[in-house]
Amino acid sequence: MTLHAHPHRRILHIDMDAFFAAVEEKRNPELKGKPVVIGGRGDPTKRGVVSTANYEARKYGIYSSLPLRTAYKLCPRAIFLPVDYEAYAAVSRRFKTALRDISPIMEDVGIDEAYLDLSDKPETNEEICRKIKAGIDEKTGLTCSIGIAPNKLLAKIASDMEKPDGITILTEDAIEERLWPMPIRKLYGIGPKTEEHLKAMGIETIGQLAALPLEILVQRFGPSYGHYLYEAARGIDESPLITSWEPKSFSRETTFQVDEKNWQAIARTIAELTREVVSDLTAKGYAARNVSLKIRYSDFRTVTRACSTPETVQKEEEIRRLAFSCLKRVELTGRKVRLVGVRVGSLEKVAKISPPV
DNA sequence: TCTGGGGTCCTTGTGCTA
DNA sequence: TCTGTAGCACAAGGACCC
Repeated sequence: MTLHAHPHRRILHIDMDAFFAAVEEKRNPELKGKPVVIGGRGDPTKRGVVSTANYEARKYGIYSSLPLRTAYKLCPRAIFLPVDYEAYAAVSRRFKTALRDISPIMEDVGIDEAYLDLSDKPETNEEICRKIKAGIDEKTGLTCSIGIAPNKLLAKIASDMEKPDGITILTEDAIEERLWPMPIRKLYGIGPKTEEHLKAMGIETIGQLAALPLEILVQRFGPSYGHYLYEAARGIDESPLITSWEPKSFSRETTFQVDEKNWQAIARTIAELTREVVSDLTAKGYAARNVSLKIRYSDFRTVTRACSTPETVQKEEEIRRLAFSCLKRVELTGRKVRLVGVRVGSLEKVAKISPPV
């Protein structure tokens, strides 16, 4: 892991606008102006959720994570497309090249987001934003939204304030006026559970959260998360940009189209998922000391079983054997299974085996 | 009747050992 | 030797992110 710190930082967050949908519209301009929904295998009668809806589709109340079947009910005439991850990754590499041309201190956040550290740059915010937008347009033809602030937390909130194709500068002296009126859910790290918990305490805005004493937050949420909330509500975030990292796990999981009760079919799927995980593992040059199996029943209850080995494992047969030994420890009789997953963890780097010439 | 997939990090419970 | 406990590792679950 490589870290970067600076006394007075200038951090930029960039978010591509409706990324998957924008890539699809770029390669098929006929989609422009029509509601487009990307998700699953592109079949809204099958299981799957929305990955991205374009702005046209959002008018119908369609948003990310909505079940495809629900999206279809909201807008049957929308165009439903499968997720073409490879195509989006190729465009992602191009826009990140444009960013690295601006500053080498870049943190990759998933496929359509990144942070840049501009602390040592002489150019003004306006100049930098113009350069980035022009570079991304040149390399991809797509638009993005940008936030600039003294830290990652505020930069991310800022990039979300003007969408699409926006630029937002958020300074420390604007925290009270611009951060505090926002709903708590806008804070990075507050999800549905914490939102519910805070609302039950009568807390709806970031400003109300900032009014809570540290002791109350620690008592309710534990020392680690309590401190985090206390500082985040004040716009405080010293976390550095992470410009390089090592993976901690690889996994594959799949949801059956129809809940499965035949254990042979379940075992076959586990074997297939294992093969895919192992192919990732070897391609990236790692061996694992931990294998875990995930089962989700039809009632959505999820269990995991893991086993560790003293020596690292790498071969498909070994990892499959460990996955099956985990399977023996889960209750299957009389139960229907919705999802199975295989994960390897406790990774150690190994020399990559060069393919035979 | 619904609720994906690929990750990270944190908390909690438990068993072992000093 | 008995008992309590601190510290640790590990397993399982859960919250969160994109």
